[in-house]
Amino acid sequence: MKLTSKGRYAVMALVDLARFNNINPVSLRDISLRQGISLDYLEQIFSKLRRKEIVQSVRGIQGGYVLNKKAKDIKLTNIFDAVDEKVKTVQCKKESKKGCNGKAIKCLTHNLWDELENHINNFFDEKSLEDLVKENNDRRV
Amino acid sequence: MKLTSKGRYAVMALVDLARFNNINPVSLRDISLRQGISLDYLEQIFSKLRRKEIVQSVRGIQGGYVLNKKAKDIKLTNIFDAVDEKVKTVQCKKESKKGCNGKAIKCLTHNLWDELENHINNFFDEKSLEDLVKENNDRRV
DNA sequence: ATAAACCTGACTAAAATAGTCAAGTATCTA
DNA sequence: TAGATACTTGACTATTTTAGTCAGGTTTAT
Repeated sequence: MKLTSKGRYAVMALVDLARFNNINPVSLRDISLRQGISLDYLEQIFSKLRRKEIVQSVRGIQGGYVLNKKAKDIKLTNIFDAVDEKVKTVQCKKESKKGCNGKAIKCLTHNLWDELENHINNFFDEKSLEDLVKENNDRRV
Repeated sequence: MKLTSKGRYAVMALVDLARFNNINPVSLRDISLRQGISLDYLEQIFSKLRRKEIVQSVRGIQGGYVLNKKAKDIKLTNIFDAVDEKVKTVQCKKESKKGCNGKAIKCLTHNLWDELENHINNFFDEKSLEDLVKENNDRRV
């Protein structure tokens, strides 16, 4: 199972961005400073977020990024998907001798991992960026 | 987040073991053959399971391992814990400049990862080895 | 023009993973 | 009691992943 700091940073950065989104594009430099994430790394992450149309870029001076959808329409699922964080709990070898191919013959615990995957994905499908922003509204930067 | 094949193998092996548990100790060699897991790797895993008193070893010819508790009292939590699979979704640096220490100042998404962790752990706390065995009872080896 | 900010791809040190290998020890059975 | 079976332990390692860095762009507001 993968769920590492790339996904974590993506979510942190987007929450940060969403909080300032109404006013102006937010530069990665600002996010980098506020959240303590390397600028170069953020650029990698936002490149992916842009390709998946979660954010939009504004070039030039005073440029930065803006959300491409309403915060409530951006689910965690979308974010993790964009940065290649996969909630994939089981990886049965395609050509395994034991032939766990997910169809006829499954390994003893195949169903378990399917269930777990669904369980986690449900959580991600329900949580939106808006939810996270709201939770933080009573905080200083 | 860690959830890799060590934990997966541990669960697979224990389900296998639990199915034959009533009769005799089950040798790692048999599990290795049935489940297609390297014997040496299984030994590492069972060494940990034994230390956490999830299984008991029987030495000598016809030896092997037996469960040390009833299958319904072995939860997935226990298994993952034994083999060092940790459901730890966030790792805020202790001495971070941003000071996410989990107390006074939390990073923007700290609560989120806490929630996720609980969500996953609930799943693991509820599932027992017995549940998994039952799901497989209508199957051939 | 130039500086701010986006954009991209290649590279890399460190850590984790998924094992292997070697050298045992204990115990059952013949 | 010999020997085979099977547990026991620790050290080692190739591969992959992670978490970035680095270099060299391009775009655009002022």
